[in-house]
Parts: sequence; C-alpha cells; structure tokens
Amino acid sequence: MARRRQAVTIKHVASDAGVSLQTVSRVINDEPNVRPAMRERVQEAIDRLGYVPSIAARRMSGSRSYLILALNDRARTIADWQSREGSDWVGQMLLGGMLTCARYGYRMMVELVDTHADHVERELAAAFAALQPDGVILTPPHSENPVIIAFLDRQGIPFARIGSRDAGPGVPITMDDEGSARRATQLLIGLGHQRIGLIGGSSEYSLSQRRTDGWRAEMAQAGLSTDGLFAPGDFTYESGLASAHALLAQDDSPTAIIASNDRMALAVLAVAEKRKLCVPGDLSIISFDNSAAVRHAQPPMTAIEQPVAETVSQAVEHIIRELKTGEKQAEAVRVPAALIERQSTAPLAKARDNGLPGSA
Amino acid sequence: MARRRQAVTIKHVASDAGVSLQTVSRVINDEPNVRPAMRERVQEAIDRLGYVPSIAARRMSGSRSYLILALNDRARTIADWQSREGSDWVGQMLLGGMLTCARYGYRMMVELVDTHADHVERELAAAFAALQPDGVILTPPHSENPVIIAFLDRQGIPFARIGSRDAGPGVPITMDDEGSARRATQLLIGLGHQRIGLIGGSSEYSLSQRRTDGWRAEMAQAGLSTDGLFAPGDFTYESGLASAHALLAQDDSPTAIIASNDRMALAVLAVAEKRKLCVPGDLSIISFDNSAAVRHAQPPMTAIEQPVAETVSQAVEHIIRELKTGEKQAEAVRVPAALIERQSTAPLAKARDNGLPGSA
DNA sequence: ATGAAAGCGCTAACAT
DNA sequence: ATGTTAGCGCTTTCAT
Repeated sequence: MARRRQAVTIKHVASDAGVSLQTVSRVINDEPNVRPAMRERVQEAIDRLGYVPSIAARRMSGSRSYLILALNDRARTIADWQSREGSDWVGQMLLGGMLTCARYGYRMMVELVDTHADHVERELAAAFAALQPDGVILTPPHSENPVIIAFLDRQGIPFARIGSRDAGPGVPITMDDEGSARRATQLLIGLGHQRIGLIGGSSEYSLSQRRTDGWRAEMAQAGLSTDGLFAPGDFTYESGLASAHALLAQDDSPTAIIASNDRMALAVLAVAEKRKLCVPGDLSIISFDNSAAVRHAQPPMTAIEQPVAETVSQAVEHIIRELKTGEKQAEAVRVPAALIERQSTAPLAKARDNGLPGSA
Repeated sequence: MARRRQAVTIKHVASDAGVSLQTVSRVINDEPNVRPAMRERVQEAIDRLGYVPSIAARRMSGSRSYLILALNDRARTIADWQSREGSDWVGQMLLGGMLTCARYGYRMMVELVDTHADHVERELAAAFAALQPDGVILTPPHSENPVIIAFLDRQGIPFARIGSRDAGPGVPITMDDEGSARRATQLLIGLGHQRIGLIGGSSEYSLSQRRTDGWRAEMAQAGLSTDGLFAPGDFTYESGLASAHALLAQDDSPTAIIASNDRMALAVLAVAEKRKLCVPGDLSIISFDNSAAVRHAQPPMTAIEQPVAETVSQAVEHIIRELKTGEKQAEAVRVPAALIERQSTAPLAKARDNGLPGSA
C-alpha cells in the first residue's frame, strides 16, 4: 500500500503563486481582503496545478466537512431495496440531493439508522463522530422522532425534516399531502363520484393524517358523507387487501378509492379484479405515489407524484443557506405534487345505480 | 455557527484509561504489542465514553479514509433516476455496498462522473483530492474506460470493475452474462422453440457481447441456426421497438425473443401487441433485468435477475481484503444470476405452423 | 510492551 | 491587504 498523500496541497499553490498559505485559503473560501489581481494570480496557480482542497484537512481545522448526511430508516430502506418495487426513495433523494449539493461544493452521504431501538442515540453519535456532517436531512419516520430531533438540536446543526409540519428545530418540508388528497378527491367528485373511499397510511407517519384530512375536508366541502368510507392501512400490500375488501363488501360500497400509497393501490386493483369489478368502469382508483408498478399496472393508474427529488433539493438549499448566513428558516415549506391522470379513473357509470353490473 | 469539535477524542480515552495516545491507537486499530489486560482496560474506556475515531483525523495522519467510492456514469444514472422505471442500479449498489462496508467499518459514497468527455481525468482527480477514498468500484461503462482504469492504477488504489472480464488492473466482476444468456436460450429450446431471436445491447458495454455470445453458443450446441435472428439494440425502448419490428416482420419470424434489457423487452411486448401476437401463445419473451416494470407487465415477464447487490458486496469484500493484506486478486469473479420464470414464456404452439393464429 | 514527538493539510486568530 | 502562528485528532516514526 503506497502511502497516498495529497498530491498537490495548499502549500504548493502558495509557493507557486508566491504568496502565503492564508492568501490561498482566502481565495478558495471566497473571503474578503484579497486584491483582485492577487486573487487572479492565486486562482491561476490553482487551475494550473489542478488543486482541490482536501475535505479531511478542512474538517480537521475546525471548519466545514462539506458533507450533508441523509438519515434514512434502516429497516424500511432495506426492505424497499429488497422488494425492488421501484418506489425508489433513496434514488430520488440522491437525484435531488447530490446534484444540489454539488452546485455548492457539498457532497451527500446516505446513512441508515434504526428509528425504533434504544440505541438510536449511540448510532447517531457514532455517525457524527466519524463523519462530522455540516447538515442533516431527516426522512420519514425519522422526521418526527423526538430523540433524533433533540440530538440534532443539541449539536446545533442545520437540518430539514421531510414529511413533517411540526414546529420546532429544523426546517419542516412536506410534499403538500393535504392539498394532493384534496385534488384527488376533487377529481373524483368532478367525475360524478359521491361514495369515495380512502385507505389511510401508517399512523406512524403524520403525512397519513394529513392525507386523510385533505380527503375529509374536500368531501365535506362538497356536502358528501364519509361514513363507512375510511379504512385504515399501514402502507403494506396486505393491509391494502384487507381494507379494500372491507370497503367493497359493504352494501353501499364506494365507486372510487384513494389509496395512501402505491402498494395499497395495487392491492385495491387486485381486490377489484377478484370481485369482478371493472377498473375504471365500476371502480376508480387513485394511488399516492407514482411508482413504476403503478404506471405499468392494468390499467395504468391515476396517481399523485411524490416530488422527492425536488423536496430534497430544497432541503439542501435551506441547509446550505443556514450554514452560510446563520439564519434559521422558520416557516414550513410545502412542495407541490402533481396529479397524473391515467386509466384507473373514469366518470361514474350511471347504470350501476340500478344494481345491474356492467353498463347499458 | 457553533464550532463543532470532536466531543470525545483519543486524548480523552487515553487520559481516562491512564495510558498514552499510542496505546489507544493500537487498540482501535487492532494492532499487536498491547497486553490483553491493557487492551481490555482501553476498550472499556472507549465504550464508556462512546468514543468513535474521526475519519477526517485518520485520513489526515496519512492513514485510511475508510471510504469506498462508487463511480457511476453521470448521464446514465441521472436518466435512470428521472425515468423512474425502477431499474434501480444505485439503490441495489447501496444495498450491497453500504451494508458490506459497514461490517468492516467502511462507508460507501456515490460519485457521478462523465464517461465521455475530455475532463474525466480532471473530474476524477478532483474527487480523489477532496475525498481520498481507499477503494473504488467501477460500474459499466466506466469499468472499461481506459482513462479511468489508468488513473486508478497510477493511484495504486484497489478497485473493482463490475461488468468487465478484461484482464488488467482491478478485479473484474461480472454477473455471468454469458451463462445467463445460455440458460435463457436453453429454457426456450426446452419449450420447443427453434427460431429464438435476440436483441443485443449497446456495444459500449462488453456484457452485451457476452450475452450475444451465450445465446449463439447455446443455439449452435442445439444445432439451431441464428440466421436473421439477431437484431442490434442500444438498451433504449426505441431501439427495442425497431428491432422487434425487424425480427417479427420476417417471413420466418422468431417464436421467442430474448431482449438484452428490460426496456427493450417491454418494447417487444408492445410490438407483439400491435402485431396481434399473443404473449406467450404466439411469442415468448425473456428480459435481461428483472425490474418492477417487467414484473408488472401484462403478462408478467420471465426475466434474468441482475444480482447487483450481491456483486457490489463481493466487490467491496475484495477491495477491503486487498487493503488489509495487500495482495491483489487476479482471477475474475462471476456472480451467478437467477432466471425467474413467469408468464411470458410457454411451449411453442404447434398450431401456428399451419399459418392459423391461436391454438387448436 | 509502552510512550513521546513530529507532522498530515488546512483554517482561525492574531499580527503587521 | 497580506503574513505568521498555533492547533484540529490522529498515526507514524522513533525511543525506551
């Protein structure tokens, strides 16, 4: 193993440009008190030598690590990767996060942490001691884990909480769950549906509540009842099956169902098929989460896109801004989500009202 | 911005245990020349204080960075993420890579690099200067980029080349492309097919050639001709459409087609539908790459699983072994891939021979 | 088997 | 506006 030292250091640049280390440091950190001519001379030496500062050395001298850590739930993330269902949270995070980080000279690293477990704190402390990140992005369900939030607050480190609207330390950023649920409900109402069911998400996620709230609010505004139209779920396919069965077994069963994620939407589709209900002829379905499986389902499903990349990108922007200016962002951010119409939603078939299956 | 210093350093541990820094260093690095009793005493102090070494400080003193860099092609990776088609290379890389790294106290970082471009070298040098990784994992098409390989070789850094079988510096690791192609061909021959077509992958990837070779070899072994049964492709859906049309427009068109990736397989399915061919009644299809879209297609497709996670995991193991022992692994590694049968493959329908569509 | 001293590349604090 | 000095936390010599 050859000892791999930095090939070209700030010293080389300094001697090449005939200035002190400090002046070079000022140039690379874009600090004041350097005359333009001098700045130019130093920059030229930097370019000529191909100098790039070492992150490790910068961190050592008590400055930035230029690292932003994305904290994801270990069990969930691994399960998602293993299922290969294409609900590619981490990929979308990296898409938004890495590219935005790169624009500011930062890098993004993914770290897996167990939400449940008494050792969260130790795990976090270890990751921080090893990596010393400058900022952190929390994803659900970490975004609302009081232990994690308190830890980050104590560190005095800027962080974003994705999927949370709670006040408190850290910037809360959501993907407008309530608004999306309202828009989905609106779409169905516009198609003539009146009995619109909703399968909720895991109560561990506050966004589940917000989606349910949005649906209830929109139904109420249209003067429609939600009695017997809510079924609980926990984001698993199995819970989707159970809830779809429960909703559709009723006398006055819904003519449309909104599922709080993609797997439960696929479950609704499966149940509809089993009950010989045509989608969208007899039953309209809308999925929260526009994953590959949803798009390739038969029929392709109307879905709400989760703008994960855009959300993480904004989170990074906030963190870096706070790092630079020191001012905390107080207000919550809400990233709009698109509703994509496909073939799982259709006008309510009148024929069904007289009890006859199928159309005229 | 509070100055964030290391909370507990090697100094704290040393004074807590009443030994010198050096002894603590020996313990955490598992070096010899420490008496068991002393080792234990130090370890206890480490545990009590929750000490974790700083990666930056370690790197600074000319030792490891405990970082393994995964180099992915920028354009391709971003396009994959944006398409959201669920062919989740990076996710699977992280699944295999991060977890294996963690077992050895390493971390994995993803870095995007342009394969084409005169500035590859500068980009690489910058990433290395900033991050100083201990090892690198090259993914296609980087795995066969001579500029990148030469650069890494000059650095004297251990690296793996995924998807390459070429000799040279770095450990070549493939997912047994040739064997998988043979097995897919075998399956179809076993079902009675004789005219088995193949749509090749981009010639920029050597694995494309290996897949084609496997198919040709297996056909030859069964005494079957491949005349007019090969169509070129470049992994895009569009190229899949063109090639499927070309193959199926012939008089003596194939009764089965193997597509060198998932998108082209989906294209074959679309073309079959347009030509009123039943899958698998009139045409069997096998996809290289078992992505979500392939599994949710109508019908769900028989596919070859790309064991990306396992492959990257093995790559990490090799790199860390080389880091520890200093000995290079010479032989190429071949990770077996599973062939998953679904409903896009079926026995050759005899009825079709007399020109009548459908079965008896 | 253990310890002491030097230095890695950089920045903060303090000169000038 | 520029330079000098003193570490940051750790590992590598080199003593003992």
